[in-house]
Amino acid sequence: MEKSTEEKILAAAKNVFVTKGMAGARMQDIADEAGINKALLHYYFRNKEKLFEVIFMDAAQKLFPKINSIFESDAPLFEKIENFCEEYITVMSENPYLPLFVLNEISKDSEMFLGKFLNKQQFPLPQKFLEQVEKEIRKGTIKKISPLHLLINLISMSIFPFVGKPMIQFV
Amino acid sequence: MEKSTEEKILAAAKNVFVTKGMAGARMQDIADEAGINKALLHYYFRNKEKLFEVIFMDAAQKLFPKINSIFESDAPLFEKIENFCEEYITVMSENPYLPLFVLNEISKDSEMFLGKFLNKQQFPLPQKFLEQVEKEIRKGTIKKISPLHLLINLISMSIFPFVGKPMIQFV
DNA sequence: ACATTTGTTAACCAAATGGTTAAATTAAAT
DNA sequence: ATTTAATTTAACCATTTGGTTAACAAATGT
Repeated sequence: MEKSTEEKILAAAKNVFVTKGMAGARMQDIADEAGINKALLHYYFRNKEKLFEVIFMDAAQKLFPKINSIFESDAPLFEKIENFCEEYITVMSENPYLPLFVLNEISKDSEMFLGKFLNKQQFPLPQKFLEQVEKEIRKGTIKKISPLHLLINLISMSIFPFVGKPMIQFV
Repeated sequence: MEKSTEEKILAAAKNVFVTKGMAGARMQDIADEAGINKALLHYYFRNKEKLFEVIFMDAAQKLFPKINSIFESDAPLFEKIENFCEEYITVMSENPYLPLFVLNEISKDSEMFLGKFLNKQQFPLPQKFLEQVEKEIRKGTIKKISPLHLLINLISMSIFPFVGKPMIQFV
């Protein structure tokens, strides 16, 4: 069974946008890669911005979502951390290009991100995680460290290898 | 004393390229921001690619260079790590936009990176650092861990906060 | 003083690019 | 079978964009 035209477009658009970015992507490239006419592209998605929004939202959803459920769970701290890293690295391995793409587009146009993302998708609030770390610190189970720093370090070590891959590959 | 035209161009170009990327940057924007005519821009730098190369090389130089001297030094391991993090974070704080810019442009056109960078600038080889870690592991001073992983984690925690800033700011 | 080189500008050009139109073809509904 | 609606295409259009030209002004050398 062949993919529908819309599916072909979405696959092609994802490919082009993710590798070239919003600014570098050409509608003609997307049409070519989808094997269709450029006008047909505009028939399905009114313009470049609309098409980009679909791709970006989909990508952003993949980058942020599962964190929340892990943070919200009632598992003990270390288990939570393990789950978080494992889960995250698995998802990113399947889409290694996503983090750089999303991060880059957010930084290039953070307005867009606020507008399109914040209202539709509730952000993962790490409140519970932070409190849990503080509790463990008071109990003396773990070293004294800023909970937020710990969280950022965890995220850094999970995501950066994918963002910095082209650079790391040299070393 | 006023800046020379060339300096004005370089400052403007850095600004525009770093915030919009190669693909998103417009020669007209750079000319405007430098307060000059577009033709004058091409008089100083033949074309967009040449101008970009100057800016990119300068940025890349800032991102990679000092690591080498730290890795090559004969300081003991922990001191080395401390120096590395401190140095790196200082440099990045002064140019917080550099990492995302450089990483992104490398991933968008790694050919260019290989061609223009590899021959002019010798890459920091962490060979010595890795051996040092192995030695400490054999001595039993530190836990058994892949030296390369340790290195990547260090770099991740140093750089990622700057790359992911727009995302982290939400949380 | 005069010629030559260097710096600067406005006007222009061709190619690329996002987007539209109108016609043609196919699928669905009556 | 015929009308209607949904797809698809080729040709076209306006704007943007990187880059050039030719003329003009300012230094610089003689």
